[in-house]
Amino acid sequence: MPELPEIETTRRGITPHLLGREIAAVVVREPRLRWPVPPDLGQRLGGGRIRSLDRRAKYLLIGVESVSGPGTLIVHLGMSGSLSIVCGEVAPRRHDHFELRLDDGVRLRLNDPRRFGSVHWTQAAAESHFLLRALGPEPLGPAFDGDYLYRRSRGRRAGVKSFIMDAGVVVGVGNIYASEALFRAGIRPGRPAGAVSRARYARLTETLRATLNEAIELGGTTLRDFVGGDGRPGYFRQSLAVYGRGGEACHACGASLRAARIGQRMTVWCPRCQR
DNA sequence: ACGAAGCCCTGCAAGC
DNA sequence: TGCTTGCAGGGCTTCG
Repeated sequence: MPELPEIETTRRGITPHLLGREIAAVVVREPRLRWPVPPDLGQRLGGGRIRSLDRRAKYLLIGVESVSGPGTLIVHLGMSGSLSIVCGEVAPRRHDHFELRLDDGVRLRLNDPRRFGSVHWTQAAAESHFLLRALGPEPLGPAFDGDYLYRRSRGRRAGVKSFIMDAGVVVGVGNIYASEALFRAGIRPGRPAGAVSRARYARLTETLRATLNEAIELGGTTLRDFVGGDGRPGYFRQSLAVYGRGGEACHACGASLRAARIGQRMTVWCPRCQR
């Protein structure tokens, strides 16, 4: 489900419901996520106050002033996870694994059928957590530009799509937006990353930023059941030029879009527009 | 260091 | 209708 725009949409949607509230209780219905949910989360978080909601890569960082000091709840939605705001007593649905109950009766629910998501709690600096430590720069941040991508890509023979989906290079770029940004930049996804020029990387950073920003503006991409924290679906799906359109006509030139696996992930591109 | 493959898990659609 | 198969928005881990 979620790439960076979907996480950001979720963060913006749930923030007004959480900020400043006290955590009354924690419910863990299914601890077997990508990593086991800590069994003592209830004791650690109970009575704590939510101070901040941030995002790093595809991780949601919930800053909590807990009874034993400040810490961060690190939530990842994996492939199929979603967070929703529930008011009062609402029967849990299948795959509702985790829940924060707030002092005003509102609940934050994590639903994740495939259980690739995770919940961690750390009282150390979040950026030093083992999940976040080795991450590359944010694509919408100042450290990300064409020169950076050009430098990092020298000598790399894997496809440029796999390269920009490598979280050690740049974070938050998943299968949808990698495909879309490469289409907009006119770069063939299978081209070796080390064989892309500096000028074309400059162009790619622009299209990546634009694609991600547009998707955030539209509330993300709803493919099956994604809804932002406010319950509304994302409308970026109508803007997809190549993702999920293998065999169909390119909107720009009419050529038949090609589809193939690159680095295990289905990839679609226009054989005429992308070189 | 890099890159490819395996694996974690459920749901859904397509094909027989 | 019911079964099997393959694929899905991610990413850590292992192996060469």
